Amino acid sequence: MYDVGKRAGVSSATVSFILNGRGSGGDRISEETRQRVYRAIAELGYVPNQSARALRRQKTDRVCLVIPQIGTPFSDGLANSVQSVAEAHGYILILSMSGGRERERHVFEQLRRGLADGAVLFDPEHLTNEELAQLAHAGVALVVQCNRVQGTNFDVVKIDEIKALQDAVRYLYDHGRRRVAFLFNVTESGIQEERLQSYWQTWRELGVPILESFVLRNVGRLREQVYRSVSKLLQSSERPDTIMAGSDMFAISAVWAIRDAGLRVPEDIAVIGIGNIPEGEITHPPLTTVGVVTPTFGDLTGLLFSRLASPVPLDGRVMTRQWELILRGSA
Amino acid sequence: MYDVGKRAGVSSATVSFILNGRGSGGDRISEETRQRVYRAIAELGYVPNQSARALRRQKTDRVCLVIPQIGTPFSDGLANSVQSVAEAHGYILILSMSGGRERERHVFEQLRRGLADGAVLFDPEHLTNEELAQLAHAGVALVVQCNRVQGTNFDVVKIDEIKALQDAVRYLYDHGRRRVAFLFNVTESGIQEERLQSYWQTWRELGVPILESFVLRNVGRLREQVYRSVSKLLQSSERPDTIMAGSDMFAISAVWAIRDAGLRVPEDIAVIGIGNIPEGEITHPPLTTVGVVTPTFGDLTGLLFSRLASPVPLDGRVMTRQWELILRGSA
DNA sequence: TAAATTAGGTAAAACGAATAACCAAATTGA
DNA sequence: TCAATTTGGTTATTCGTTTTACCTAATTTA
Repeated sequence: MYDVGKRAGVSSATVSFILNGRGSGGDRISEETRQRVYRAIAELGYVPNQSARALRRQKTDRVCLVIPQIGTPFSDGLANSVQSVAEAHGYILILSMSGGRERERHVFEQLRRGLADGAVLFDPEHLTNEELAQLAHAGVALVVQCNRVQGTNFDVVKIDEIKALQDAVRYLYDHGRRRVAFLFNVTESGIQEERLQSYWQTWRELGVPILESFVLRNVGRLREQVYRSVSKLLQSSERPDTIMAGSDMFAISAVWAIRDAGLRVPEDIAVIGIGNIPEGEITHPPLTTVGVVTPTFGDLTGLLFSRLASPVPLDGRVMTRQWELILRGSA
Repeated sequence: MYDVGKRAGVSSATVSFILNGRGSGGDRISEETRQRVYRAIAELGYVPNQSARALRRQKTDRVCLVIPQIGTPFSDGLANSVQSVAEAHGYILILSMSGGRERERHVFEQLRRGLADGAVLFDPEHLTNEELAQLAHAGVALVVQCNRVQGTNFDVVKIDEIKALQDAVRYLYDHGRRRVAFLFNVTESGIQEERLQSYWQTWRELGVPILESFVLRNVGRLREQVYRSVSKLLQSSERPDTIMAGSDMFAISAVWAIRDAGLRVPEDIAVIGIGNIPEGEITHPPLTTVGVVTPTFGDLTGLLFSRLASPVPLDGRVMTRQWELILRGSA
C-alpha cells in the first residue's frame, strides 16, 4: 500500500481513503489523484491484505456456517441460502464441517480466535449453553439451530416435532392401521430414540400394542442394509401393515423392498418417513412424511444478519418452527 | 496478551514464547512462570487473535477447498478427505462453493487477499491459466483439478477420459449392440458435449450409424424429467438396445424407466453411466459405468500439503488419472 | 578470582492496513 | 483586506501478535 502510494506520488493513507472511502468528512480526494492511484494499483497488482485489515477494523467480513456433515439433503440448501445472503451483505461464507466431537470443538476454538464475525451453528451436539454464550459474549454474532439450548445473548431456532409425530400416529390409527413396525437407527445424539419413543407412546395411548419384533433399532446406514432389514421383516408370518421410518431415506428403501416383495404401498403397507427431503416428492408413490414445510434457512440467515447489522448487542431471540404431517401417497 | 503478562507479572513476549515455543534457542522459561501464565490465561479467558497472528507470521494456517457445488457425490468425500489431512497438519479447512462465474471470481479474489495459505480448486471454469499462476506467484500453494490448465508454479491433477469412453463403446459393440441412444445435458462448460462427441465418433469409426432421434441433449436436471424422457424414447417404434448416459444419475433414472416399461436391463437394453458414483454400486442391477476407480482425493491433498511443507517454491507438477470402464450389471 | 557461559527473561521493531488529528494552500465571505 | 472556510492531502498511532536482539543475575569453568 505504501508502494502504491509512492508510485502514485501520495501517502499510503490517501490510498486507503480511496479504497475505503473516508470515514469522517466525506471524500476529500481529487479525481486526478484517484486515477493515478488506481493506475498504480493495477500496475503493481496490489491487493489489500485481509489479515491486516481484519486486525485493524476488528472485523473479518466473514461468516461461518457450521454443519455436522455436508452431503445431507439440507446442508446443500442451507449453504446456498446463507452464501447468497452473505455475499449480498458483503460477507464471505466459510463452510465448516463439525461432525464428531473433535471437529466441533475445533471449529468452536477457531471462532473464539476470530475466524468470523458471525456464525450459524446447525445442531451443535458437543457445546454447552455456557460455551455458546461465552462465544457470543466475545463478539461473535451467533445463531443456533438446536432444541437443547437457550441463548441469552444469541439467537436460537427451535423445531417442535412432537405434535406432528402424534398427528402422524393418529392419522394412521384413523385409517385402521394397527400392526405397526419401526425402522430406526439409534445414534449417540439420542434424537432418533426420542422420536421412536414419541411414536410408541402415542400408539400406547391409543391402546394399540407394539410387537417387539417389529421394532428395528439398528437398520444400518446403507440403502441395501435397510432394504434387507425390511425384506426380512416382510417374511415374518404376521407382517405389519404400517412402517414408520426414522428418516425419509429409510422410508424410501422400505418402499423398494415392499414393492419388490410384490406388495402395494400404501394399500398393503403404509410407509411414513421423517425429514421431508426433496427426494420424497419424486418417488413412486410420493412419500408421506413428517417435517418442516418451509425450511428454516430464511430464519437463520435473517437472524444472523440482523444481528450483524445491529450496532448494539441484541438479546437472545427464539424462533420456533412446527413440524407438520405432510400427506402424500405412501400412507 | 499484554494483560495476561501483567497479571502473571511478566512481559507479553514471555506469554508468546510460552504459547508458541521459542523459535531460536529452545525453551528458556521456568516452569514456575509457565504455570503462572497458564493460570492468568485461564482466569482472563484469553484467546489469541488469529488475524494478528496471521499478519505477523504471514501465514493463516488455513487451507481452502473450492468446489463448484456441495451436495454432489464427490464433494462430500473430497471435503472429508481434505479436512482430515488438514487437521492432521494443523490447518483448518475452509470450504467454499464456487458455482457460477460470480462466486468463482469472488473466491479467487479472497484467496488473493490472503484467505488461506493454500487451496485445492476443483474444476475452476472461469479462471485463466494466468490468473492461477498469478495466485500461486502471490504465495498461495495451489492444486487444481482441471484438464484445461497447466501450471508452471502450481500443481494440476488431470483426468484422461477418452480411452475409457472408447473402451465402453467397443465393449458394447463387441456384445452386439447397434441401436444406441444418448442421454445428455449440454452445459456451458462443454464437458458433456465433449463426452458425447467422443462416444459418437467412436461409434462412427466402427461403422455404426446413430439415429438423430436417439440423441437426447437436454434431459433436464430432475430425476423425473429424465424418467419421462426415457419413457418417451422407449415408445418409439424402433427402440434402442443401448443407452449411454452422461451421468450415473441419468443412467439410474433410465434403468427405472426401462424396468417400469416392462423391459429388462441389460437383456433388452444395456445402460451405461459416467462418473462412478457410490450409488451405482447398490442399484439393481449395479450400474456399469465409466469413471475413476480410486478418487483423486489423495492426490490432491498429497500435492497440496507437500507444497505447503516445502521451504522453497516448487515447480508445477502434473498427475494424470486414467478413467476406466467399470463393468457391473447393467451392460 | 576473573572470564565465560547459561538461565530467564525484557524491549522494541516489525506485519499491513485504518483512521484520528493535523496541516498548508487555495478559496470564499463580509 | 483579513479572517474563515474548504480542498486535498499528510503524519503518526493503533490493532494484537511474533521474533530478533539485547540484558542482567546466577552459575560454571579455568
